[in-house]
Amino acid sequence: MPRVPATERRRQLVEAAFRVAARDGFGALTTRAVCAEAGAPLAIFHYCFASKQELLAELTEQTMSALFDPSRVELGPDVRSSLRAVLRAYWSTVQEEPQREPVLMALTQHALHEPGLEQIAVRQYEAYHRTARAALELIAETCAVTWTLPLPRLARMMVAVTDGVTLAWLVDRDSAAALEALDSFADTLAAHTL
Amino acid sequence: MPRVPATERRRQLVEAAFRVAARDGFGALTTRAVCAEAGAPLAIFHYCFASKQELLAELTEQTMSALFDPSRVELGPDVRSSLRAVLRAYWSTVQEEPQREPVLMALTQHALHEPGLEQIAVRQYEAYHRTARAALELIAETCAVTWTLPLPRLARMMVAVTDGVTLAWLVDRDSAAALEALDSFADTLAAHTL
DNA sequence: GTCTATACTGTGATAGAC
DNA sequence: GTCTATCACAGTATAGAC
Repeated sequence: MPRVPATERRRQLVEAAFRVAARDGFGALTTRAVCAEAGAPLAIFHYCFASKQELLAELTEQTMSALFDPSRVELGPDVRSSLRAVLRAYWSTVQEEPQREPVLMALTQHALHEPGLEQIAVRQYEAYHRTARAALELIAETCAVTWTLPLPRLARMMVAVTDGVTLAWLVDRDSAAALEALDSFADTLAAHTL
Repeated sequence: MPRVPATERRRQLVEAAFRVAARDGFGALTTRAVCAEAGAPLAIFHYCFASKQELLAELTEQTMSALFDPSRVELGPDVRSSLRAVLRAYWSTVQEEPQREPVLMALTQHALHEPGLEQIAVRQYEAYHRTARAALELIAETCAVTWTLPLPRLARMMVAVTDGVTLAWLVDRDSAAALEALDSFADTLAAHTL
């Protein structure tokens, strides 16, 4: 085994953890599986991380950081096409890396019941709502309109839409239906502008 | 230990499993925990169930059977208020038994990665979509309107809405925001009628 | 037909050799 | 700073006593 600095090891283990969770499911995410995937001996784990929880926290943070960025989306001339563009851009990130969302959902679900991890789920959703809100503000500015509902409520609706569509897709993998639903939601949400 | 018939034991164990999953999370749902909760010795478990998977399958079925029934909802005079009534009725079932949805979500999540259980998640979502579709048809009939989008797409949107709103609520427990979002969704979906 | 005792595997974590 | 060996415990499952 080559001598590798601990920070590098941490990175390797987090990446290995992501691959294991994506491939074999959250239930298979054990310290042993992670070390095996990283090609490292088991005891490396507790040298690099104080606990499994610490790994999960870092895994969540790292997976979130690769999140969809609405400011890079090319918006259309009107609200409806801009909303479609944003939701389609989200969807293309899901399709490009189809493992990310299931892993994030499992992490959220787990964090909700784990005494030291609730804050992770809460911060995760705050980030989602911030992202949605930023997209909505960008659209209002670009298309020179104002929203007729409070932004926090619209942001919650957008997050619910993406989560709900993604969840159904995880079950039946019907990509066409998912995209249709997102487009229709874009149309309906666009009605809330003046 | 009193002698109890096996079918009765099965029922006790499934109920105990629900309580454990609801209280301590899906990760704590072990055969030991279930038997302890049911006040039964550990080995009872594999006398009543061939495997843990069998318990999970029955737990899913039983939890699903207590699902929301849209045909019992009092619809309003127009589409908008009827949709609100349906979504609010769903929401009140979530609020009345706040443990059910988290347990069902965890079961879905788990089933997706478990070789013998995928069909459970698929059937679960088929049931959701059937329920949503029935509600939409009932509204169309009662309010004498027709939907301007295909029913399967609208049903998918309704399921996405309830799932998405519920998921966000599980994280931040903001009931007021959840209800507002559902009402707004009812308004937007009502626009898809002639 | 019902339940007791126990087997065996896999888990996160640690002490201490290199 | 790295890794071997091992711990204590929780996991599912089973053989056989009542």
